[in-house]
Amino acid sequence: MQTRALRTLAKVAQVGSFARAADQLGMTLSALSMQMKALEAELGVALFDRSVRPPRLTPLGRSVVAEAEGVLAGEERLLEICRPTEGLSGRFKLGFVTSAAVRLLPEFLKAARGGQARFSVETGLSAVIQDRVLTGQLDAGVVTNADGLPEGLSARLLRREPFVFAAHARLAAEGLDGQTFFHFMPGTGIGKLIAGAMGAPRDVVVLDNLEAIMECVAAGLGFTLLPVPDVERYLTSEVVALPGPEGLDRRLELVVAKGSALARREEALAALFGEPGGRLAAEDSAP
Amino acid sequence: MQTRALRTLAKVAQVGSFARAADQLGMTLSALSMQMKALEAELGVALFDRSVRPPRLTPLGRSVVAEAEGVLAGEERLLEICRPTEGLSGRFKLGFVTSAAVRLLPEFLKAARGGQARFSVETGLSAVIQDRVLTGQLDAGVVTNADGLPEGLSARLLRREPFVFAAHARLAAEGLDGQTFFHFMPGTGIGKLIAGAMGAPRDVVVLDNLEAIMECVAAGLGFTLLPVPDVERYLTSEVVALPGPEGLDRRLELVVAKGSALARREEALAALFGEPGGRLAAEDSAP
DNA sequence: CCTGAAGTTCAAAGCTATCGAATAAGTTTG
DNA sequence: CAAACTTATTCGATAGCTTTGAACTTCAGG
Repeated sequence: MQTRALRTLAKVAQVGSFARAADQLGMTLSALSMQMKALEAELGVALFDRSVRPPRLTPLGRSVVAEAEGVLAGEERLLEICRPTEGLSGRFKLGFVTSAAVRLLPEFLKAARGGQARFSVETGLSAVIQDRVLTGQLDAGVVTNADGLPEGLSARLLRREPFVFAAHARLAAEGLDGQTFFHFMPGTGIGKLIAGAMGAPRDVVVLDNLEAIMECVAAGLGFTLLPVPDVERYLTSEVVALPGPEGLDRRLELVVAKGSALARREEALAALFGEPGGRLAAEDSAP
Repeated sequence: MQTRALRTLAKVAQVGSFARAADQLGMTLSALSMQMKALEAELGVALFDRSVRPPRLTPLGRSVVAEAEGVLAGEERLLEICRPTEGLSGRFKLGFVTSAAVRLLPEFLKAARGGQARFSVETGLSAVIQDRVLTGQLDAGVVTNADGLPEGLSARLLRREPFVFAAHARLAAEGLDGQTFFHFMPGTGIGKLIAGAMGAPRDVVVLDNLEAIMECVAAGLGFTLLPVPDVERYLTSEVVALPGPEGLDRRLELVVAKGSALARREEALAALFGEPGGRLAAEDSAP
């Protein structure tokens, strides 16, 4: 079915005559007449009562006009979302590394509320998310950059978060050497950075939950090394933060597939995360 | 815009490949490819990411698919109301003679609630309504048949209502001769029937409101002559009804223009008024 | 690096919509 | 009631699209 015919029908209904409608639509009366005849044939019903000279809509015709206007409104919405726009528009599939989702997702979704674009989100390990972006199952991902970027992805820095040690004040006064080290999953983005900086400490407990680690630290059971915001998030009055290894920080990056539809809009997407960061290319951070 | 292209797009989105979609839609892969290319050109956007082999929908493409499904649903509804059906369907404009509207309209609208058809209603004098049906401004009318039917209309009897005299019990005992006669508007359908039956009574008060007439009658100020249901509607304990002139009754008729789209469905429409009446033709009742 | 599946391109064939002119049908007027 | 007028339909020609089949290109996987 041609929406054009529906538009014509709606116009005829509006102005009440084929001739005037044809005039206003910039077409021949003959063409319009044929179009309406074809529409009636397609629908298999009489839309007009042609026994009078300005043909009149039949009751069924009036119903059809009413429905047609719904269809045309739908088409209008469709065209609307295709109109070139400054911001993003579309339905995006995003991946968030779990640890970032806790803090970034709420503010991201709030910022996204205002725009045209709609987002569906999943969470997982950085490596998994990178892979899904690479294979096109996701449009973009927010990951912890640990191993460098695979070829085919480009990245933009969203947050640079220094690592700090966290320990109970009493333990910190005694010195941390020899204390139990609470290690966030070594296989993950954050975990790899930690493992690289700590070498092979003596007494290690591996946990997969930031909040659980901080609870243990608060109980004076040992110390940990985590990005500043995560330590601050679960900080209690007995726990102190000490500067971490020089130059060690966690980089939260927005990654998209090079050459994807989103690649050109990366900046607009990054804007939804608040404070801007510098742009990175795969080459810059590859080993 | 061709809804066919939207349907194709939706199918592609559903099955995830041009080839399978083409197969299921019974068209060539090439045709489908062209169709999608044309759609993208018409919308001015990239719906697919063609850098991978089964082309993938872009985020914008996903939005377009979502909207397209709305449009297709609208088209489906449109087609639905055109499907041949037993009952009525469409948007009908009806006229009710004012005095009938009071009693028939509620039950009519209740009965219409169940069907496909939708109705808009206006009220007025029988003559005006007949005229508007004749000129096509109304699809059908419910009128009091007094002067016979104009050529070009056909009618179906909905109700036959005998006229009765109504008077205060005291007055009725004294005899009605010489009492004031409350006359419902002589220019209307009911009024003409009354005028014909009563000749030129002595003392006449003309009112345009049935309820007001019955109030005056209840107050013992005189008597009136009205159809049974109207008398009963406003009957009070002091008022009695006496048989009216032999053979005098009001015929409430459903009139439609001959040859109109509705003419063939007259019976279905009449069914919405409850108890059926016999069919009349203009010739039968013309003078 | 080959092979095969999946899309794209191209020219030709087949439709379909539109146009202008002629015709027919309804409306209005004298 | 007929002429004049307006309005819609029909018709043949034409231009523009869509579809098709075949050749060609590109991507994914061994």
